[in-house]
Amino acid sequence: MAEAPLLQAARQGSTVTAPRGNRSRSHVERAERGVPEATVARLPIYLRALTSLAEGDVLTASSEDLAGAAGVNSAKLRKDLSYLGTYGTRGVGYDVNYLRYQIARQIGLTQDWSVVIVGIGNLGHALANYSGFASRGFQVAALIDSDPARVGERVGDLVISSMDDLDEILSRSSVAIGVIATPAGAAQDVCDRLVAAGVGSILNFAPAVLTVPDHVDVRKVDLSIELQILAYHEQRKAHGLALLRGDPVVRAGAAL
Amino acid sequence: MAEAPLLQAARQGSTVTAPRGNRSRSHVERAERGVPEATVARLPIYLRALTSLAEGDVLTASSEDLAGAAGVNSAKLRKDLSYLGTYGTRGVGYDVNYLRYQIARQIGLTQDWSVVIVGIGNLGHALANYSGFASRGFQVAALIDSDPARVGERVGDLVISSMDDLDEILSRSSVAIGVIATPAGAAQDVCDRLVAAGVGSILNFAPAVLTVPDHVDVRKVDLSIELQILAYHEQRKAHGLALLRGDPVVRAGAAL
DNA sequence: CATTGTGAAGTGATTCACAGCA
DNA sequence: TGCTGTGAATCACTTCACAATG
Repeated sequence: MAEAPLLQAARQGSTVTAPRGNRSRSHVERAERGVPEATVARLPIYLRALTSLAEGDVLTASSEDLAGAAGVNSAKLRKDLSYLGTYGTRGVGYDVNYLRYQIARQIGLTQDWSVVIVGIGNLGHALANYSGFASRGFQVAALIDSDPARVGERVGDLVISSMDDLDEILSRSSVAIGVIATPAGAAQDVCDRLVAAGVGSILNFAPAVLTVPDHVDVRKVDLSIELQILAYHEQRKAHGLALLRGDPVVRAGAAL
Repeated sequence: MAEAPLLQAARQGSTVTAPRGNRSRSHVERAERGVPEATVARLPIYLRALTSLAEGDVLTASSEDLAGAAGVNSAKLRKDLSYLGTYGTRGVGYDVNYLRYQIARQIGLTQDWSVVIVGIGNLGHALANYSGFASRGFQVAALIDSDPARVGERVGDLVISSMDDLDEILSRSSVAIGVIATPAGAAQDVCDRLVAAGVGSILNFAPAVLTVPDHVDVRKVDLSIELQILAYHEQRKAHGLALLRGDPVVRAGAAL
C-alpha cells in the first residue's frame, strides 16, 4: 500500500535536528525503566500519524499538529514523547521521519516478529489475510486449526497445519506472538500449549479469560464487550432524553 | 451456544435475597450518575462470568469466586458492583442469576440493539457471521458495501446493500450502533454518513482516527496496535535477557 | 518568539483494611 | 462467623502552566 519506507528514510537521519550525542545515553536509560502503559498503548497511534504525515511529505510537525492527527491533546503527546527521550526542537517541533524511526525502534518494529494464528474460522481467515500484519513487520509464520478437515487447506500463501505440529513449527522459527481465534471453549487449552511452546505474548480474540504465567503478556480483543460498552452509553443517552420528555419507559427496567 | 436463559431466569427473582424495596430507589440514583468508565468496561466480563457460572448451575458466588472467573481481584469486583447497587448478601455472596440480570439491565441488554456493518471485506464477513452478535441481543440490521460488484451478494441471512441505501435503512429500523470495517481511507466518510443518519455509537475496526461530534461514542478495535503493544513488551523481555547475558545486540538500535 | 519538556496540581482508578451485617 | 460494602490511602494517568531554549 505505497507505504513510506520506514527504516531507510529515518535511519540515515534526516534534514532536521537529531539530538546531540551526549543526550542519547540518558534517553536509553529513561526508556529502559518505565514508560507508562498508557503511553505505550498510544505509541502505535503516533507512529501511524507520523507515517501518514511522512506520506504527505511533511518534514516537521509541532506537538499540536501531531496530536491533532493522533486524536489526543498536545500536552499528553508531549508528555508521552518525553518518556522516550528529547526528540523535539523547541520553537520548531519534531522531525517527522526521525521521530517516526525513534518510535518504531522503541516499539520494536525495527525487527520482524513471527506470529502464529490458531483457529482458522471466519475470524482466523480474516486475520490471515489482513494486510496490516505484514506491513508493520509481523509475519504470519503458521496457521493452525484443530479440525482435521481443515488441515492442508490453503489460505493465502500458507497451508493450515494441525495442532500437533505446533511444537515443531514453533521450534523451527522462533515465534514470540500467538493469536488465538478459536471458540471460547478451546482458548485456554490453546493458550497453555502456546505458552508451553515458548510463546511470550498472546493476542486473544476468544471471549474467554485466559490464565497465564507472569512472564506472558496477554491482550484481548473482544467484539462483544465493545458492543456492550457502547450499548451501555447508548442506553444512558436514551434515558436522558426520556427523562427530559418525562417518558415513563425509563422505569420499565427498574420496576422489577 | 445452549445459553442459559438470561431474562426469564432472573426476571422472576430467584431463591436468594433480593434487595428490599426501600433500597431500590437509591440504586437507580447511584447508577444514573456516574459509574466509572473502567467499571463499565468490566461489566460485560462479569456478565460473562456469571453466565458461565449459571450454566454450571451455580446459584451463589462470593466476590472471590466471581473475581476468579472474571480475572480480576475481589476488591475491585466488589467496588465495581457497589456502583450499581447493593446486590450481595454479607456472609453469603451474590445470587448468580439475580446479579446477572441486574448487570444485563444496567448494560442495556434487556433490549435489542440493531447494528449496521459497513465494509464487507474479509473482516466484515467474519463480523457478519459472528454468532456472538445475536446471542447478546445485537441484531445485524444491514450489511453495506461501497463496491457495486458486491451489492446484492448474500452473507448469511442478509444481502449486501449499497451505501446509497444507508439513510433509507437507518430510517426504517432505528439503528443505534454502526460498525466500520472499511479500509482506513473510507472510514471517516462512512463515519460521517452514519452520524448524519443518526447513529449514536460507532465501533471502528479501521486503522484510522475518527472525528465525531460530542454526542457520538466511538470505540476502536485495532489489531495492528495490539500487536505493536505486545511487540513492545516482548522486545523489553528480550532486552532484559540480553543485558543479563551481556549480549551486545541490545545497543544495535540505539547506536544510531 | 514559538514550541518543547516538565514540575506541580488535579483527576480517576485501584487497593487496602475493616466496620457492618446476615 | 464469613463476606460484603466502602471510606481512606495509594497509585497511575492527565492536564495545567510556564521556565527553558533553539
